[in-house]
Amino acid sequence: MPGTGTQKYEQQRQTAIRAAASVFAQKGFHGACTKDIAEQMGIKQGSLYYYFKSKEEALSEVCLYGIQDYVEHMASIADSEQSFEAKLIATVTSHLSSYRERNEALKVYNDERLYLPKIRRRRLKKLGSDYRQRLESIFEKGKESGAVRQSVDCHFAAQAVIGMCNAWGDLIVRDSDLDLFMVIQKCTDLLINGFIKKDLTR
Amino acid sequence: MPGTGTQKYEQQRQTAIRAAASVFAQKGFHGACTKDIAEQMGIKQGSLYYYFKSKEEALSEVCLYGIQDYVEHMASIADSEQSFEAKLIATVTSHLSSYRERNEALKVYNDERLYLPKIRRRRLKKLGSDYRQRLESIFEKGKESGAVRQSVDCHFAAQAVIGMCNAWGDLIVRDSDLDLFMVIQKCTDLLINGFIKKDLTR
Amino acid sequence: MPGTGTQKYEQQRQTAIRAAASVFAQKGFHGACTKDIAEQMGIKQGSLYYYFKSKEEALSEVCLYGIQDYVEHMASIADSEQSFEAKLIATVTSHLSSYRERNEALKVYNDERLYLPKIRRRRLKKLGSDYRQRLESIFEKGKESGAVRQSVDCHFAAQAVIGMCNAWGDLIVRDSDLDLFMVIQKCTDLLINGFIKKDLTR
Amino acid sequence: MPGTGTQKYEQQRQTAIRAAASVFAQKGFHGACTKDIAEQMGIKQGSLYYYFKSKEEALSEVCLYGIQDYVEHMASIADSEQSFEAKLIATVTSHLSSYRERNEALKVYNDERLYLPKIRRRRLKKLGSDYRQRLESIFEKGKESGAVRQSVDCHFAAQAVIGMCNAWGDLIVRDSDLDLFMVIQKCTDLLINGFIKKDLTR
DNA sequence: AATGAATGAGAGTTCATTCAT
DNA sequence: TATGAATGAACTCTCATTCAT
Repeated sequence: MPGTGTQKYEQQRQTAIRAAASVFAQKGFHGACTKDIAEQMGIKQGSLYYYFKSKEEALSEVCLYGIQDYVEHMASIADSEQSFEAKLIATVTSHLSSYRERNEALKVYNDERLYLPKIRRRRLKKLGSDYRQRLESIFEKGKESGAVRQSVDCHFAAQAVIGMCNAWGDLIVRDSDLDLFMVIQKCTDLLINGFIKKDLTR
Repeated sequence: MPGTGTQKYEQQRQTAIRAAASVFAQKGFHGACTKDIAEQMGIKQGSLYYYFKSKEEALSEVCLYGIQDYVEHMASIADSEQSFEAKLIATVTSHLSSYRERNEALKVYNDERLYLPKIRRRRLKKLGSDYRQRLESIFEKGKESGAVRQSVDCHFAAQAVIGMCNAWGDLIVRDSDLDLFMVIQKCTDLLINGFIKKDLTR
Repeated sequence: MPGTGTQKYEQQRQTAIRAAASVFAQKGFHGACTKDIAEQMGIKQGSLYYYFKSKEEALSEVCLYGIQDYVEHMASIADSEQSFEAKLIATVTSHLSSYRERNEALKVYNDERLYLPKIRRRRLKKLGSDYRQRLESIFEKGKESGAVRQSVDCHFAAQAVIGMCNAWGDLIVRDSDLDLFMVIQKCTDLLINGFIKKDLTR
Repeated sequence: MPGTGTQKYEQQRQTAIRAAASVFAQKGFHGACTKDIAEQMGIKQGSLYYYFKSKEEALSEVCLYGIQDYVEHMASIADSEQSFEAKLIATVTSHLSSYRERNEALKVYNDERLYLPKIRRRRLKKLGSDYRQRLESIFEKGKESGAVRQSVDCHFAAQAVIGMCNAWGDLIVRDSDLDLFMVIQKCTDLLINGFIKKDLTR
């Protein structure tokens, strides 16, 4: 409400969001304090409230920032005309890459969003379930096209992909030496082939 | 200071650990307060310190309680003489069942253990990597026996199994209506077969 | 909620209410700080919250304490079988004496109660209008008995008595040297006779 | 610093004073914030300091504005050549009308002036006691002329008139539907005649 | 074995005020 | 004449922790 959308204001607000993301990711929402966030961006504690009405709003903004364009990305993947396998690879790539780029914000979305009051969570919830549904529909089309086994439960499958990506995302954020592309490749391999060798001679 | 090992004392301490687990799981370590824990077990805030020297110690105990015998369980699985598939199923079953039994404690271990100071985390870390190593060795033996594809990275595989189990564990704890056995079955199916239909005619 | 109604607890709570009354009376609700209140009763700031859930609750309690038994007193005056004049004197005496006894609490009720949120004000409002209505009924009976002039508007009269008593109450609280009985006597004289000399010879 | 007497400046300063009066009246000095005042006059918080050196100065100006010409008005009443009754009516009329016109400023003077430091209060105090003394002298002349009963204490009487007017003033400000002229008439009737019926036949 | 009472440190938040622009 | 941005002090409130009883 304060800055009339000045350039400087919006710019600083972005800085604030990223600073908050970083601090929340490291210490958790309740473990973090606004002073840390302020210091991270080089202003004093009180000044933070020029950009956020409350610590909670900060969390809310961070979460939104964390998933927003990765949800959008999913939309374009789901709508594209590729094979199931290509879409799955694209999804995993997009999901895990987000962890490297948006870095801490996505982690915060995963780990801390539940601390937001229901009202604040609504928009996030919508985005989250959009994402899952789009992923589900990819699996459904995969079954139709014969690429995916008929016994696969699409809802379960979507959840599983998301779950695994998030688990690896955590590791990626925590250990910046991890080779992102290797993780992507191995994850998709697992999802596509499983671990077991198929006996193709019989 | 404590009633050194009275039966009642040890009994109450267990209650305290479970109460702490429940509260930490719901509100996170920093979001929870000792009063909540005390109330959960029907005593007053101050009395809690008869069972824990500090809130931190409570977290430590909860984490330990959360993984302890699920790690032990893994040991017996790894040492057993079963096929790779059987071991994998046993692992997933054990891991996910733990979430139902020990319930919140395991979730707390996963989500909150990082808030412990390093010294307190040592024992936990050891247990955790024991677990992962045993799981890795299962995969290695699987490769030797020809059950697992040669291209599989055992370290990655173990991490992936753990990650997926934890992701589902979270959902299991949050939604007590989820059918545990269905989840177990679908997870193992995914891990074994992947999602893709193999063309066995060629 | 904390003390189970222990004697010590209730006693300290009374001390707290009186301390709050004193501080609010002097600095106003918003101008006062909880530290002042705590210091006044010889405890530390944080400890105050053992007795009040919030500063607002403190104000609420002070207001209640301020009028409670002066409203009750009014009930017994209104129900008594005295002449109008006697009742009026009793009312003024009770009202102004309250300022000396309950001292600051009544002043706080008058000056600060409007800062309470509506929900908290309900009970107070009820008590306040009970008081006014009882006073009105005294005037009505006075008119019936012929003691009070027919042209007097009872609602207005009650309001006026209350207003004047409060105005003097303020002065009484501020200046402890003021002779209470003189004020009472002069107020009732004014209310009964007005300032004008009646020409009784015509 | 100020635009020393530009027309626009003086005009805006008046607006500022009235805005401050309005906000202080509603929320009290300590409960109000400079942002509220600024918003009320359609400027931004920081800009307020172009018109006031401090919040305290704002209060000071509001108080002055609140009583200034109502005190002057009293001077002309006291000096006029009317009967006691006429002067009393004029006083009450002037006092209560001020509440309608200057509205919140007078209320602020009454309720908040004590929060000013002594130095700032000096001028106000002088004006206030001028007012009371003039009113006292009206009563004294009333006694000399035989209009007022000899038993009346002039100091007390002045205080009582002021107190009652302020009490009603509060109600007038709070409830804008109140009929001002009715209140004036009933107040003067009370002050002149009291509530009691005089038995003129004996 | 448990509690009531207190504490002190620290948190989030508000706000009067300043100042370059 | 007015604003955007920032500050720092103060304030309310929470909470882990202690200890006499």
